[in-house]
Amino acid sequence: MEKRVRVRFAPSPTGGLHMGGVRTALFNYLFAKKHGGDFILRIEDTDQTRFVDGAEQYIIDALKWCGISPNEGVGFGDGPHKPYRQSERKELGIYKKYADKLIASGHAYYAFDTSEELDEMRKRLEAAKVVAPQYNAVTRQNMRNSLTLPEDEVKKLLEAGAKHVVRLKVPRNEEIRFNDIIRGWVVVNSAQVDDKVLLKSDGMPTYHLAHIVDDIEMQISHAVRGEEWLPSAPAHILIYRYLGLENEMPKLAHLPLILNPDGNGKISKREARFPVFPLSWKDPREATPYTGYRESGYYPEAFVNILALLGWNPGNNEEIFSVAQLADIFEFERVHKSGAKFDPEKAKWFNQQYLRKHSDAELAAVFKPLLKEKGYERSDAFLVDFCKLVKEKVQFVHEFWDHGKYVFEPPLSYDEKVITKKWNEKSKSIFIIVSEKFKNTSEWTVENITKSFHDAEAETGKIDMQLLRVLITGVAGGPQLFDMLALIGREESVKRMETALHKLTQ
RNA sequence: GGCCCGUUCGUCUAGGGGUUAGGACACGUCCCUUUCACGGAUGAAACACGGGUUCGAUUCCCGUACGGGCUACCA
Repeated sequence: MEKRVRVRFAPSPTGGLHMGGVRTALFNYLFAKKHGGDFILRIEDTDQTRFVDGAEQYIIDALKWCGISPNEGVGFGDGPHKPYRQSERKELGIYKKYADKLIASGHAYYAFDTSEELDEMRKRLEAAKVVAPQYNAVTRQNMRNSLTLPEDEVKKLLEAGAKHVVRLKVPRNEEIRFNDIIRGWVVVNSAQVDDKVLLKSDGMPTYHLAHIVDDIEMQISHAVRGEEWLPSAPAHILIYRYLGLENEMPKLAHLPLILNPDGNGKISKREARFPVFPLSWKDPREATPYTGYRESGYYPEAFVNILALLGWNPGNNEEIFSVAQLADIFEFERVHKSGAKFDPEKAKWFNQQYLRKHSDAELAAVFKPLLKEKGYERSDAFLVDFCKLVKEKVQFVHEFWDHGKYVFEPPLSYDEKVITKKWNEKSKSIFIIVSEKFKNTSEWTVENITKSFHDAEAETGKIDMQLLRVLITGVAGGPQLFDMLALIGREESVKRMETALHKLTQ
C-alpha cells in the first residue's frame, strides 16, 4: 500500500523567508492537497549561531498571507509528532539516539579535531594539490578520531568531556544511486562525499542527521526541497541505509532554483530592483528593511500564481490559477529540471489580471484609505465611478493614485510634448468658447458635457481633445476624457481651464 | 579546480524522430477610438555548438561550450 502523503516545509529561522522558499512551501502544499495528505511546518533551528530573532514568526506570517498554511507544525497547531522545532526535539534526545545507533553499528565515529586542526588539514591537502580537500576515508586516518585513537584513550576523552563531534563513516569507493522524482536516476561515487558531521560539539544535530530523523519519525512520504540539496543527497541515502531505514525513507524531489532576472545566480535579497520577500522583512542585523510583495501592492493570489508557474506548468496555455485549482492539477512530473529566471514585468501583469477580477466597489474600498492618506475624501459612489474609469490603466491599487490623482488635485504642470505640438495662437479663443459652453451646460453629466463640446465645435471647428485633456489634467493620457470631467466637476473643470489658459498665454 | 545538475524566441514555457516549432510577458504595426486606454488583429523573435544513430534529428546517444548548484561543527 502507498504511504499516506505527508510532506513538510522545513526552513531554518536564519532570516526572512524569500520567494524561493515560498515556492518550495507552495509545491509541498499543492502536492499534499492534491493527494489529500498532510503539510507540515518544521523549524530547523539547529544552528544557534545563525538564529535570527523574528524569523520564525515571519515564516508563519508569510505562509498565512500566501494562503498556504500547513495543517500541522510550529504556529499552526500541534499534531501527533510534536514538537516541531528541532531545538526542542534535541532536548528530548531524539537525535542522539540515532547517532548512537550509527556509532554502535560502526557507521559513525567520534572525532576530536579542533577547528584549527581541521584548517591545518585543509591547508596541507591544498599544498599537496589534492583537488577536493575533505574529511573522508583517506584523510580521517591522519586525524584524531575514534577510528585512529586507541580504544581506551577514546573512552578517557569521552569521560573527561572532551569536545567532539560525531561523523558519518562514508565508504571509500562505493556507487550511490537514487531516483529523484524530478531528475530521475542520479549516481554519485562515495569518494565525492565527505564524512559529514552528524552531531556537533554542542550536541546539536546538523541538518543532515536532523532532517532524516525527523522525516522518519514524522512519517514524511516525500522530501521536496531545493536543488542546492542535491549534492548532499547521497550522504543522506547512506544515513538511511545505515539506519536500516532505506525502505522507509521519503521519496526525493529536488526543485529547480529561481534565478535572478539579469545577471546570474540564485535570487538574492540584495537584488533590490524587485521584492524578494513576500512581506516586508526587517533583519535585526541590518538597518534598512526589505520591502515585500504585500507592501508593493501584490495580491497574495497573484504572488502565488507567479511562483507556481516558475518551474512548473500545467501543460496547456492557461496561466491564471487559484491555489485550489493548482492543488487539483499540480504534479511533479511537470516540474522542470532547469532553473527559471524571474521576470518582474510578468509578475506585474499577473497582478493586473487579479486586480481586474475585483469589482469596482471592492477596489474603491481598498483605495479609499490610500486616498485619505493623500489628504482627500470622497463618497463611496464617487470612488466606485473613479475606480471604474481608472481600473483599465492600473496593475496595482496604489496606482489608482498615480494614474488618477488629477481628479483630486489640479495639475502643477502641462505635458510639454502635447503643448509644443498642439498649442497655437488660436487655442486660447477656442477654449474660451469651450469653457463658456461648459458653464452653461444644464446638468453636469457625461452626455451633456459631450453635447456642450459638440456645440463648441460647431462654432470653432474640430477641437483637439488631447489638448483639452492636458489643460485640465496636465497629462497626455488617461481614461475617457468626458467621464473624467464629470468626476472632476463643472466648477473645477472650468477653473482649471481658465488657469491653464492664463498660464499658457503669459 | 573537483563533483553533480541543467540548456526551445530577450524572459516564462508547450511540443517532440517527419510541425509553417505553439502560447504568455515585453516590443513593433494596424483596427477600434474626435482624447486615453482596454480589446482585437498582426509582425519581429528560439531548438547552444560539433559528432554520431537514423531514410530523416530540435527531439535519442556521446563530446564541447555555456549556465547553475555544492564543495562548513550553515541550512
